[in-house]
Amino acid sequence: MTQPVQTRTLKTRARLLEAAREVISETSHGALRVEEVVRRAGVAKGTFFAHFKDKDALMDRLIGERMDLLLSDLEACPPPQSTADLVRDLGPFVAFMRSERYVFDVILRYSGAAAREEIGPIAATFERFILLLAPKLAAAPFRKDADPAMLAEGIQAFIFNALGLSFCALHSDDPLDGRLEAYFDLWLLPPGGATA
Amino acid sequence: MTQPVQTRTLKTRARLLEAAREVISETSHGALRVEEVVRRAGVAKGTFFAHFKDKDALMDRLIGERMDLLLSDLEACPPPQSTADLVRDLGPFVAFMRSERYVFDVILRYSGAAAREEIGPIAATFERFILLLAPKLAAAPFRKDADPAMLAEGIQAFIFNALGLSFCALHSDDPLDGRLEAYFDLWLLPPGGATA
DNA sequence: TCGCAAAAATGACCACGGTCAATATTTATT
DNA sequence: AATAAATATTGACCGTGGTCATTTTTGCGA
Repeated sequence: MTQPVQTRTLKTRARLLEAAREVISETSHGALRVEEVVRRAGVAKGTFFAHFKDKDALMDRLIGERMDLLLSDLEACPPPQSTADLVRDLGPFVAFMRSERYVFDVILRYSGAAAREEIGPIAATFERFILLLAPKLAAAPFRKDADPAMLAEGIQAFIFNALGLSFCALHSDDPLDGRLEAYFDLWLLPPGGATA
Repeated sequence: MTQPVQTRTLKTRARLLEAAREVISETSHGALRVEEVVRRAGVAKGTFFAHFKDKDALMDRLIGERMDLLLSDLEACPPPQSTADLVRDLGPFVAFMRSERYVFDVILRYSGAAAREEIGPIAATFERFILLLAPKLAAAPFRKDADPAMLAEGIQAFIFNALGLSFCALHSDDPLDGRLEAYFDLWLLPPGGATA
């Protein structure tokens, strides 16, 4: 959990993470069982919990690292020229959050929304998301009367909302991207239609 | 779960619900244990699961009915004259969602965001929330260039976001109402400052 | 009122996340 | 090298949500 001093610690943790990634790649995040992870890693169950506070902490880390990679792709995109561009650029990031209901649940619990004493990987990723998106929004032809960071927070809120609705039986048939773009149009574009 | 035919069924279910309400009033939603509920209701554990798909389904119902009452209060409010009014009117509803982390988690999982096959009480409540809020927003001095239902969905999204942040260690000190009002100002008021 | 089929209730049992006192291993000290 | 202190590992055990074959109760037709 904290600063490991022994190399043995690093090795064990690496084995646990590797085993977990293996299980997930073969099944899914939601199907991961701690017992299966420790079995593959060749350690006792207690060892797992000496390395991770709980199962969620492992998920926080694994999901966080995946999102971080996707964020780097987003970072490499030039500022969007339209809300449709923004929806497209966010695509892979949103797709991963949508890949499994369980993944979305974990992200919700740990996101912005981190709800834990100490900030974890997912919460850190969302901090990065805001920091990274704000300047892009400022450089895009969107409204200029608002703090870019707040605009970015709104984007995040709308993504969660649209994802939530897409998992909901009541709205699961509506296209996610269309819904997102509609929100973004209202949130980011000045009513007059002017770009400044 | 479905149409009960025997009066015995109604009685048992009522006893389970009563026992659950009792436990919650004495402790909290998060502290509720199914075993304690069945003990107080004087039935076997299996009976509980014959009446509720799982523990979450019970919570969905109990939390949903609480939220529904609070929504009725909101319904009785006249249209807000400002975003500050809106924040005030939403107060009790938001306060309940914030009362326990566990409650917020359940609401997230089952809300708009319902994520289950069949629509449950919490999801229904959020449907009602949108339906009820939309005409109020339309009658308020807010932007008129957007579908009121979409504006209401945005309100919901911002409430979730602000609540999530308030549970997060990183932002738990910022005042919730201030944050909400800032979001609402940007979302509901025309940039020009005109009310129509 | 008897028998019988459908509905409801039962409780032993399981799955799985998480705990902790005991043990083993590593590192620091002399 | 011997010993002690710190750190890591172990696995039996527990709490709690959830299952299901079996038993009990109920409603109903003859």
